[in-house]
Amino acid sequence: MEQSTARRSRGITREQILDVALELFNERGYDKTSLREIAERLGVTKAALYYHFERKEDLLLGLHLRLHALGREILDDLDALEDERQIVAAWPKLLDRFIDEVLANRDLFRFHQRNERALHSLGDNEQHAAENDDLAERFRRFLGNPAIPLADRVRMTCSVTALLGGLMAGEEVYGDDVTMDEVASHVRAVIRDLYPPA
Amino acid sequence: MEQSTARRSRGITREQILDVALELFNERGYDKTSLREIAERLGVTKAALYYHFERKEDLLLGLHLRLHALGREILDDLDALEDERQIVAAWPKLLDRFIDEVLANRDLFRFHQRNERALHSLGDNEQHAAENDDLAERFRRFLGNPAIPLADRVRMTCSVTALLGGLMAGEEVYGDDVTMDEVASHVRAVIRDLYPPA
DNA sequence: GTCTATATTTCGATAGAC
DNA sequence: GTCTATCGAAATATAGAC
Repeated sequence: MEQSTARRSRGITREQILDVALELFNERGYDKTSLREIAERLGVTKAALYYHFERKEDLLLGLHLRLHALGREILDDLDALEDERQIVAAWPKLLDRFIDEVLANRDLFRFHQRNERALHSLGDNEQHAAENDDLAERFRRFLGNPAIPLADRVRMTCSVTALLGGLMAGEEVYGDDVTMDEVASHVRAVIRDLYPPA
Repeated sequence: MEQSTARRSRGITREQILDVALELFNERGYDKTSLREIAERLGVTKAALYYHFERKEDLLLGLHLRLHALGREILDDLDALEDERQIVAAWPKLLDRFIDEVLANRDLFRFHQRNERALHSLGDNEQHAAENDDLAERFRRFLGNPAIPLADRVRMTCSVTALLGGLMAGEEVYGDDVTMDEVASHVRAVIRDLYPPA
């Protein structure tokens, strides 16, 4: 696990490229980030990147897959639930797991949040491999289910965005003297108020 | 108040250009939207746009100012409050006003949400006229105030993002048979659970 | 105030040497 | 596996006629 500021050992890996791409996509956005910049930060040339990734879009896809691996389990569990009663009952526990995942992978979730449009346009090209598997897309389909009362669906939407909003605002917002663990415990308290124990 | 699909009366106004820009920025994103597309939808040429806006970035600035006018009043009221006690007491009422504003201007808020990075990079060029006045930026500074307990600040963050998330997911998520008024009333219920009346 | 035409820049992508 | 060099496309922006 070597940091990505100055390369010396010749030979670069896909994962190292994705690490730097994630950094830059979060700093400047996917569209505004050029392959030249990524190559520069890695200390290689543009052409070197093309050995590992055929197209710029494949960087997006690579990062998408990282995120996908994280959220898949939770969403599969969600889809396995049958009726509204089960869903609402399981929701607080699912959110709790989700908080852990977001905490451990804030860069990746920030990337997804800030580049949602770019990610969505992946689906146009790569058959629908992207679109159908996209986490946000699956979640949106779930929220469209008219069998669940609207009040519940709105509340679920709010709880997820509250969670993301509370956690994504990190030290740079709350101040450097707070820890993410503190923030997370407050977020959990907020979630509890939205879904009080019966 | 004329719609923006086919121009005939010669002469085009800044506001009409901004209307179309807002549409396209929301559909395709700021970066991916070219001046050629904006001009085409307006039925004029690229060069015509340059008569009204010197640079593409100025379209961003124009839309930013529209949003700024909306949120300024609320944020001024917020800044006028002295201590934590007053702020927390006033918070539910401020959120209620905010809900009305978001409901009445969803396109504009969606634009801000989906193009936050592009908007933020405005501050680099236009002195800090943009950065210092940016709504999100002012709100972030507010959230950094260590005089307010972290628990309150996290809760305020969550409540705002919950509100935005719940309202921004509109008919296209919840289904075409729901009205935004229904959604809004459920969002207000969520907010009440976060700030129960004493 | 809008047009045609063009200048300028930047980017994604490829070819071929090493 | 990385390099130099370059191509072609597309975008922003400008010049000048009407």
